[in-house]
Amino acid sequence: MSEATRSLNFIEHIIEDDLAAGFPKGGLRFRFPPEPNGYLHIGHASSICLNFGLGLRYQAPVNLRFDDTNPTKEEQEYVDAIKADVEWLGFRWDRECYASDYFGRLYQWAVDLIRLGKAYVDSQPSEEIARQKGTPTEPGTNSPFRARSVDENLLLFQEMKTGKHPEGTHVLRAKIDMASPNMLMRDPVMYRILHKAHHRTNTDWCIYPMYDWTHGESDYIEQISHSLCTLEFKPHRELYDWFLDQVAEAGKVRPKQREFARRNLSHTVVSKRKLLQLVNQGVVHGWDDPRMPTISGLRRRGCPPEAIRTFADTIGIAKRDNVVDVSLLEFHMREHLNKTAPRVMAVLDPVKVVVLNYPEGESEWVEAENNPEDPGAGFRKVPFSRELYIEREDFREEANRKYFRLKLGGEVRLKNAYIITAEHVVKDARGEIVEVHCTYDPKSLSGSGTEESLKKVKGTLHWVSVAHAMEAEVRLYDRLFSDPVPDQHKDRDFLEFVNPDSLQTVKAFLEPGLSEAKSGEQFQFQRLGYFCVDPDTTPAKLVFNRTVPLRDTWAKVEQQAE
RNA sequence: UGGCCCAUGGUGUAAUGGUAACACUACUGAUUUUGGUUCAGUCAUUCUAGGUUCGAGUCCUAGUGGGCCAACCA
Repeated sequence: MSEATRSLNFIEHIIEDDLAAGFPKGGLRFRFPPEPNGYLHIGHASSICLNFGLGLRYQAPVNLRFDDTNPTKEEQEYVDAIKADVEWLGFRWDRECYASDYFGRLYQWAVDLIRLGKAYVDSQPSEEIARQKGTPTEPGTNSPFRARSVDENLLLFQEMKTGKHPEGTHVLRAKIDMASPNMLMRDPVMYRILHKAHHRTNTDWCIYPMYDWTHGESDYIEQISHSLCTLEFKPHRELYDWFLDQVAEAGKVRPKQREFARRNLSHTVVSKRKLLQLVNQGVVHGWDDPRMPTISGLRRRGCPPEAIRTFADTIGIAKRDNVVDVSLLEFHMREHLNKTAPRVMAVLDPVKVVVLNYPEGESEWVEAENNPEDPGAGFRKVPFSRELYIEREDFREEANRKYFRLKLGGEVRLKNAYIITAEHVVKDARGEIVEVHCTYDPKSLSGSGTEESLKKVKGTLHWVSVAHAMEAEVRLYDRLFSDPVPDQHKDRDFLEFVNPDSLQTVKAFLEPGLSEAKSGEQFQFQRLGYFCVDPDTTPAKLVFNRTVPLRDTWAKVEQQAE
């Protein structure tokens, strides 16, 4: 879709309206404001794509700002992981900012508010303050400390800052309206005492500002024009604006908070608590397990960052509740990988084929196209010999005409090689097929141009030469949950919906050229799916992850037959 | 019981008050040395009821359904 014809989402409409009303285009500035208290997931990716996408669209800078106001939860490790994830997604931030860089400015403004009688120190326990807050349907009541004198407030606040008081003894509150229908306007807490070292400011501060007091002012300091957040922050907007009213000066950009609905992906969970549960209970092997919806999990799975970006683009942004089907993400993975991943042959569940009339002990190297979707990808050589592996499900002793694959007395094309005919099978004591004996037509070599090579054969199979094949561990991943909305069921725990077959590990046989594959490299295993080399790979052992299978219309035909 | 937000195919998103569009999924068919890709096609009385208007998915009212709000979290 071209930029010129693409329709606008509601955020872009707001920006266009602002521009039309005279806001200078050069004043546009956005930000992505993660709290460094955990790993980024697909939901964050959507927000990242929104903000950075706007930056690209309007040629405006986008800041990466860490909302680090709570030292009890935040760590440098997460800062580093978040930066790596944003970069991996392919975005460049203008400035790397930290809310903690503004602690001094925020403190000064707070002192100003106290002087103006718009903030006071409350010395009640949190339970008492909560009780006085009222409920959504009942107004709150004023704190007995609400009328404290400016001088006493100033002194107490100063003492809170320098660590004279233990945690929980005092807080600084904005003096707004305890009867407001908006609970957030009932004298919200601006600062609490925390005797904790901060990952950046260390022990400089004994008081830390709350989100509402920090976020809007940080936007203002950075001169963010449009501050986008999820819908649950809608009620915060009134407070955001109130705080801005206290500090904003004429002539400067006044940030605007706007809310959009978070994007929900089907067949997964995204809450930190639930993700942690999956890790701790061993349902998955870690935060970067390829089944996890974390950015690091998606990366390890082999999901291309381009796929996440085009995915985010197509799902758009709006204000209603939504559950985006994971199949749309899979579509974007395939779409990108189809154009970029070299094709290769691998057999995951082998049965041996013996080509009876092919000379014993001999082999030849046949030519194979690396990617029919990319003429520049070139060709490679693949070894062919008398004994081959094909997929067990590609052979049946008998089958109807809808089955295009190999059956007794039937012909099939071996991709890039010869046409073979199945003559008979060899079974073991249990009746399991161990070998399929075939004959081949020596004149039917692919690409040789002979009449035999041009023969139309319904089925084409991938294969691998037994003598040349290399073994690898292949991890076949499927959806982690069998239910589209595992955590949306009342009375059912989300863990009940864990798919027991989300990981299947098999020993596979690959064409020998794959021996040099490096961690992260991606391939299409022909007729099977897209796979990438897992970082668990060692010189002695190759490990692949299945990113996503190919679309499989045959599987559907079979399913319907049942 | 209060306040605020939302409602368009199975899913997600569009549509200056003027022919309901795009993508995915599903299903048909064509092409194909990947049952992949590609191509063509099929799938909606815009939650309900009133109102304003020549004309309403869009504006107004009410109802229905869903979501959010009572951390010294963000």
